[in-house]
Amino acid sequence: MTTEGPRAGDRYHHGNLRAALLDSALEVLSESGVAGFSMREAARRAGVSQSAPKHHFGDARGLLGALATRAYRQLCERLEAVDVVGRDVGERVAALAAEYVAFARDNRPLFDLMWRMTQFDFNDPDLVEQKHRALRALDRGLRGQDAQRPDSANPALVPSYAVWSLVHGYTSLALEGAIDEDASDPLASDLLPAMLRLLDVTPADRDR
Amino acid sequence: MTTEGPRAGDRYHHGNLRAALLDSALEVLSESGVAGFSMREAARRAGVSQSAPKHHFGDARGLLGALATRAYRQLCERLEAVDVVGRDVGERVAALAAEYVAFARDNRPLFDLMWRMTQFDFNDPDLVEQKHRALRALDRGLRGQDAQRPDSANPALVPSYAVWSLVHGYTSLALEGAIDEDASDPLASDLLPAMLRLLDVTPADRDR
DNA sequence: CGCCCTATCTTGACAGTGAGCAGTTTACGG
DNA sequence: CCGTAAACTGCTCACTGTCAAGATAGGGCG
Repeated sequence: MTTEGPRAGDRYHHGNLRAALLDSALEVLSESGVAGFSMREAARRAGVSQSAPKHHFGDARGLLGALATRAYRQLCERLEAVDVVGRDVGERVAALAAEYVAFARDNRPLFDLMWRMTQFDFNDPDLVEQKHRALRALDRGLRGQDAQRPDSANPALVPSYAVWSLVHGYTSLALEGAIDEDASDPLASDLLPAMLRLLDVTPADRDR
Repeated sequence: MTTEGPRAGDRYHHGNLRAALLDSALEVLSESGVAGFSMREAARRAGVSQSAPKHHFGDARGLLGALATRAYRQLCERLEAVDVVGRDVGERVAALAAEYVAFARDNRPLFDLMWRMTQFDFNDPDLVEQKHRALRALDRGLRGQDAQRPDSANPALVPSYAVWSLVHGYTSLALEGAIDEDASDPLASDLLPAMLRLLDVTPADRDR
């Protein structure tokens, strides 16, 4: 096996071309956005031929899908890394929302891609799982640390969905320029916390 | 002048190619989505050569931009047509939200396109104006009929932005399948009204 | 009437793309 | 040491957006 290192060199077998392609693809995506993305360009930057990605990802959708899945995983890790203990609901939600927005701002084209995969008829189970995981992370902030796996039929999820929708909608609209509260950096303003304060997110159970 | 009718026939000059192109472009967009959109195909369906659109729209972004602007105008008209008198804040917001979601469901690829134009570096002033108009329609539902033009610096707009973000976020997430409360038709469920009820949208002024 | 001028549309070409296929090279297990 | 499968190349094909140059129609002006 040659998976010991990313020492691509000029060997016929790249070694870990899959990872290298993901990296170069992210590079292309970050520069050109989803619309200007090109699989050939990604392969070019990885130093391989245009049809090398086919073996690993099938087609362009597969590559973008893998990229999106990795992005979801990173988002989840950032959300789960938010310190949640010893703070009340409002603080926890605000912290998670800030992290969500920060991720979107730091990875704008990637963030766009993440919410467009179903449009590409891409329903990878791994990707769906990461989506649920993101919701779980938000839900954990709402319900405390001992939140069990959210059940879709559970009406207690309504606040979680509300927070998610609010934060996601604000992020999308702000990135699109529809909300221009602070033209310099709309995502850094305190509009989002103000909006979250309007939400009655106090859960019915034993919180606080 | 031959602008008297859409009788395209087989004349060299179409007559009102611009409108015909917008229609065929909408058709293509509705069938293939934003990713699969093709300007050539749109021209083909309008019965015109591949580069005829250039004169009217410049490039592909111009065509999609015109399409998006028209869509914003339609959304605004639908929102403004929502009956707002003689109902309390909750009812008004719920009605506007339902209309917003209905528009998204009825014009899914178009709705996607609308919020992607800035990604395409398309900042047409007319389009931006229609965006503001949509916010004004929502704000009118919140503050009553005599709402003046919203001012970005006005803190009273926070509830409007909150409602907009919540509704827009919910719509996006539901269309993407991230919210699977009702797998059959997530947009028709009563999750959104439940979430809106969590929002304290009672304005500070003389409402109710 | 005759001429030109401008807006409009066509034709033809170019570079770039995603995708499929046949072949070539390498790595690895037996 | 060899056979087999994985990994990668090179080619072709249909398609795309964009551009430059030519064709066409209709209105204005002599």
